Amino acid sequence: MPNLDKSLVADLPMFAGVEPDDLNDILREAQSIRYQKGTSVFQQDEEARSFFILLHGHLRVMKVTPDGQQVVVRYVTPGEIFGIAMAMGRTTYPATALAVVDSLALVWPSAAWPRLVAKNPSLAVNTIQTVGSRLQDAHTRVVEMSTEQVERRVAHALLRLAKQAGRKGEDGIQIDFPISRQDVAEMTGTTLHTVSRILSAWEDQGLVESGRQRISIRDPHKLFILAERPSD
Amino acid sequence: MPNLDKSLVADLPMFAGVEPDDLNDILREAQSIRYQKGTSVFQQDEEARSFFILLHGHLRVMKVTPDGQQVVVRYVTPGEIFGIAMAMGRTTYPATALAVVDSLALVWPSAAWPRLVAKNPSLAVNTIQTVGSRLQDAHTRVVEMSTEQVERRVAHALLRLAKQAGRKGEDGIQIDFPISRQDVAEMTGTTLHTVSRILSAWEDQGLVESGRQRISIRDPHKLFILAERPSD
DNA sequence: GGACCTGTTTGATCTGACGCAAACTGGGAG
DNA sequence: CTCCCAGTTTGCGTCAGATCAAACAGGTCC
Repeated sequence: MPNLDKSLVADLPMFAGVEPDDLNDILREAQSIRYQKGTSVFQQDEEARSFFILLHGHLRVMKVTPDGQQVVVRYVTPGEIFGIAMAMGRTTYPATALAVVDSLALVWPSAAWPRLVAKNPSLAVNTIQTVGSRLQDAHTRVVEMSTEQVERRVAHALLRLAKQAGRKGEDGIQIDFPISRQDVAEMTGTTLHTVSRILSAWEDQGLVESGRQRISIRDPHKLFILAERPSD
Repeated sequence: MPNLDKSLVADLPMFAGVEPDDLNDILREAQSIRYQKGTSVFQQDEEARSFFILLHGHLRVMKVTPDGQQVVVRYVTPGEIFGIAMAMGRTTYPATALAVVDSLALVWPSAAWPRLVAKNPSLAVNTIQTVGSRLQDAHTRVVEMSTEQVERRVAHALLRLAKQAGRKGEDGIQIDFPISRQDVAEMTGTTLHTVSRILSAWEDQGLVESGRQRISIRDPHKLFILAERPSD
């Protein structure tokens, strides 16, 4: 991998506590691969041959039900490790990862994982924290789905997207990858129709400004109130 | 801790790959504590002073929303590690754990965790797998909540309960701790009224047999069909 | 054995969100 | 410049499931 990446990678939480020399050894084993917009990094149920760190771009991770419905599990942001099915004791990927913009990732063979961890226990500790915080997120989402109604869930989803992938423009925070109504629906367990209606209403109130595969939040504070306030 | 527990504990997945001598050291640091039915092991947002392995009994882990609604995150079954907030990089527990029957757990101070893991890297590896499989479960639940309707979700919940805590009787599989309609509702994101109606209907069809805080599944196969079949 | 409490059942009504259908539009391809 | 298509908007009927309300029953305590 090119040298300029190393300085970026060295500061990632995943490599906290890893000695620079060891980090070099680890990085030497990786190759960097580009994924064009719309191509998949891996597919659900496919054998988990590799694990990854995203360097640049954005991925949508999604699960498909037996009857073909899709659910967006999360979006991967640069710096995150993903596809660590093998570390979790699986032999196949539990979901599909799709590049929503041109993306670049470091790729290791899954088989290297046990050796890297044995040599570098910090990796295991950091991985527990990563997986742990994803578990928290998932539980938060379960609670949301159980207790909140659709408008509130969409508000939360947008705020989360803004936090992870928000690009500040003059007129609010823009989500800096293409995202459709359908995508938001699949994040919140509703339909694109309902999302469209909600966004239209918010647009009228000056809360958001959106169009084709594009959403920007004009008034994050008001949206936050809407997301948190017990309905009144 | 009493000797008789050691043989049981040695076979737990959490201690796979740990040398017997090291395991003894680990267990020496634990105390075993009993929790009476109805008492809490720890509370949401409380400082995470300890982590645990359940030896006997059943715990309900739940989250409470700001406006007081409860959601059951999972039930803890003997052999499971729980309350490992600290390993996941948190300082407080993200949920409340309540003994639903008289229970017994091994308890370590959270502060011991880093040392135990440093001495015993297998612990970290096993923890990743444990947390990883909980993450899978949580995602499965998100997908369920997003795509399936209530009856199906309740069916899945019951089958999961039967698997984890089913006691085979002559007339089917009985869930071997007290569980109310309200509890099932909080597991599936619905109301106790709806759960009651569904169970009544199933009772008429001879699928289940239930009463006050008690559910047994008479025909697991039919229930499974109901849970999996695309509605028809 | 009766009172009482907690959990359960069942009915009636209401509504948020879905499903269907159709029209609309921005932006890329040729 | 125009065509075309994927993504979006909007109206309308419907229904699963929530909410409101009330009666009911199994256990436990005295």
